[in-house]
Amino acid sequence: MIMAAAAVRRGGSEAFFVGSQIQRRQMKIMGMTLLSPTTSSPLSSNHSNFISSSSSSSSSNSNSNSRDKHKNDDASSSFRYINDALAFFSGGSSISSRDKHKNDASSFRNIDDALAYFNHMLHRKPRPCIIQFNKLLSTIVKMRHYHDAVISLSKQMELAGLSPDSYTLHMLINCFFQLQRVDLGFSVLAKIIKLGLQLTIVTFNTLINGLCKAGKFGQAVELFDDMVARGCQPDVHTYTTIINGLCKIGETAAAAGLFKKMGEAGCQPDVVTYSTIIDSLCKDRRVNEALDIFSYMKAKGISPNIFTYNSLIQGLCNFSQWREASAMLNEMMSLNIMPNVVTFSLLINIFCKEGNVFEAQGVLKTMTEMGVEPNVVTYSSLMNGYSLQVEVVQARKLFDVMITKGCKPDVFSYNILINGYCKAKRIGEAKQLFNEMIHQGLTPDIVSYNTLIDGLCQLGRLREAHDLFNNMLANGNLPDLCTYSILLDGFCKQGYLANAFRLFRAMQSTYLKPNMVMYNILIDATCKSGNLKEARKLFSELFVQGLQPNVQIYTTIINGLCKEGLLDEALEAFRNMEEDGCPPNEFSYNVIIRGFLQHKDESRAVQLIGEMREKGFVADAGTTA
DNA sequence: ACATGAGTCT
Repeated sequence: MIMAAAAVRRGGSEAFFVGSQIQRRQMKIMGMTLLSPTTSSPLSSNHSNFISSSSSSSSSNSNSNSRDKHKNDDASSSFRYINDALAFFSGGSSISSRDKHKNDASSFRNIDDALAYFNHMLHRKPRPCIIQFNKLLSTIVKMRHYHDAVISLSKQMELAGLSPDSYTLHMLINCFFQLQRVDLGFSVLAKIIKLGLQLTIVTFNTLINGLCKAGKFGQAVELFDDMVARGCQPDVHTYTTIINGLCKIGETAAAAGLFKKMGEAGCQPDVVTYSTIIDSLCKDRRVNEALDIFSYMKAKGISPNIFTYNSLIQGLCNFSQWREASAMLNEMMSLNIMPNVVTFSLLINIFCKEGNVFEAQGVLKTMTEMGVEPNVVTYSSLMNGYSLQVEVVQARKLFDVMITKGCKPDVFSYNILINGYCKAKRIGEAKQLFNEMIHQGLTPDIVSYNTLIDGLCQLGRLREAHDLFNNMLANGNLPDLCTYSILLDGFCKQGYLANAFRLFRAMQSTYLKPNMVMYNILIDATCKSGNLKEARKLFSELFVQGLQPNVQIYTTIINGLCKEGLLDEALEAFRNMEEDGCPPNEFSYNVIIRGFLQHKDESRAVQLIGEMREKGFVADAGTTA
């Protein structure tokens, strides 16, 4: 009965290219050509429908995506495929040695070397031309984190009587936008005009990109329309930049629309456009559609690059499709595109999230052998792996190794380590790191606060958690949904349900809308307090808020029903999960089986255990015991 | 113009 409301179905998610009949027919033809042995990857079959406009096929597509999330490989061999793929190549020569030191401007080991070289150039007689300076500045821009340095260098250049050209000024616009100084970015535009330099498509593209990066997407679109109105034709960069912006704010349908439009305007999408869309689809959990676009672009004669492959490898890994991910890796390497630091880092991250730090260490070793230098992301990912395993000592060791290797920890690295100490219940050291990071000139962000607040809540130190919450507000950080969830859970776990509900209602009067995690916390708490009536009320409230129950919510409710001995209703809810688009996971099975066992209904428990094994799920200790 | 890492719930 409680599930009646759940019959409200999620509308089928829109296929990427809505209403594009012509493209659909093309795709079918391409699909067949791609099956030829030379061009086919093991991945190119069975991913139809991405360009379909029919709602039935698109909704079945999105469902099949979520079904695919089931582990399709034996857990222990999950990572073997990928490591095998890497091992095949790691025996050979190292990747980067031959590409290093291509030209002297890009061979600086760090910012200090670059700055020293700048001074050398500035005082050399005769002075090198602006192009030489531009080269150096663009190298510094690529180092990231030094945009302010570029700005100050350009000032020095001007003071020394060296006039900037368009390239210099575009770079400056970039730097200002990176520093979120939109106003100063536009002041450079004024300067371009004052100097009488041409406003080119590059100028517009630079500004549009900068606005997107600074989160001013509305203004970016305005400028886009403005340049069209001025008779300046957008090029593939312009379109791709806007498409990327749309993807990043979750407007995938609009991105698809623009993609179609650019084709109609005679501007052909290139590898960057396709990679942008593929990445967005992967992040949207629409991997099958991403694979379709991947086939489609290849059929169009556009060669995927390292970005394309990295996005797809990550997308496939997130669906536990290890075999397919390693096939992708192999395909990439067979095209002589070698994995880079991003590829390795994402693999390490995925392995760590799966709880397999050992394999992740292996990847670090492999990449080092292949001559790819780990970066702060690589180290942080592995640190996170240790943290999640409550091996904070190992995480700390790696943190120190990273520093020794000249790799500066950033806010992410600190947050990860703080979380490691919190999970290990070593809150003192966590606080210490929090202070250390400030001392290092880094600013704690909302995640830093949330992590520490959660650490305190987990220890039942709600008073201190609340103090930190206030501290956070005082430092100008607005609480987000996560903050509230953490506090909500803290209250609930300590039995302060009334406080939890008060906080929940208070939050609803802010700009924040409650999400599934919060309902899950509250439903769980009310069930555990024996108030099933209130839990049902919350469950129906969820729909009013426009939310769709997910696996966790179902599992929580099933758990609650089992606790009350309402086994038939629990099973009914369990059976409804599949058709409601969130098939039960390992956790759900364990919960319901435990319920049946606790109420001595062994025959139904045994049946479910069989079913669970069939799906490749593992019964946990509490279930089998 | 495109790709990697952190925090909440069963």
